[in-house]
Amino acid sequence: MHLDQLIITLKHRREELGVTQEQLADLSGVGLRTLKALESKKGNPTLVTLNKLADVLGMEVKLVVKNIEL
Amino acid sequence: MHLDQLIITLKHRREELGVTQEQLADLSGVGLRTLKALESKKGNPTLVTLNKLADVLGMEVKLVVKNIEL
DNA sequence: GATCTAAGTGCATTATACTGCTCTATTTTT
DNA sequence: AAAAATAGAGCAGTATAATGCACTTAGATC
Repeated sequence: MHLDQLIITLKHRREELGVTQEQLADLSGVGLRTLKALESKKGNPTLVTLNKLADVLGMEVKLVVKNIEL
Repeated sequence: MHLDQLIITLKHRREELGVTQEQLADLSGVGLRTLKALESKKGNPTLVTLNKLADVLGMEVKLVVKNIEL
């Protein structure tokens, strides 16, 4: 999963749930400014920040061995 | 996947492959000091840093919807 | 037990992620 | 098309991730 794609996935999930950036920011404890920048400028969040957002969206960050045969 | 566990997974994978911190640092382009701190003090890496390390170890960072029924 | 190798730590510097505030742009609703 | 809601951007300050260097610790090898 490419990093840009990962951020796009996060954004899509948020929209899917009908949650606004402001709501997600409030619920996750991540600054609204940070979230806005992340979703637009394709930022470089820390693991903690990403996890806070993922939590609220019912998602999780995983680190897995790549599977050659798909 | 809890964040601490994620870091532990990374470390185990490195050891599994018989790669030293120094080798991983060189191969990934991540500073040795950074890697050492990460593996010991349970740091908070950026997504880019984590991805660099994962790449070399044949792993990938994923963001997925949590599965209720396991 | 001395030597070598790999891992962990303290200190200082640099780069940048995080944040709020304000403003603009875009999208949606009425 | 005006109004309201949502998203994006500029600016500036704070916190901290990333880094190198030097030193210490732990384990293995001789």
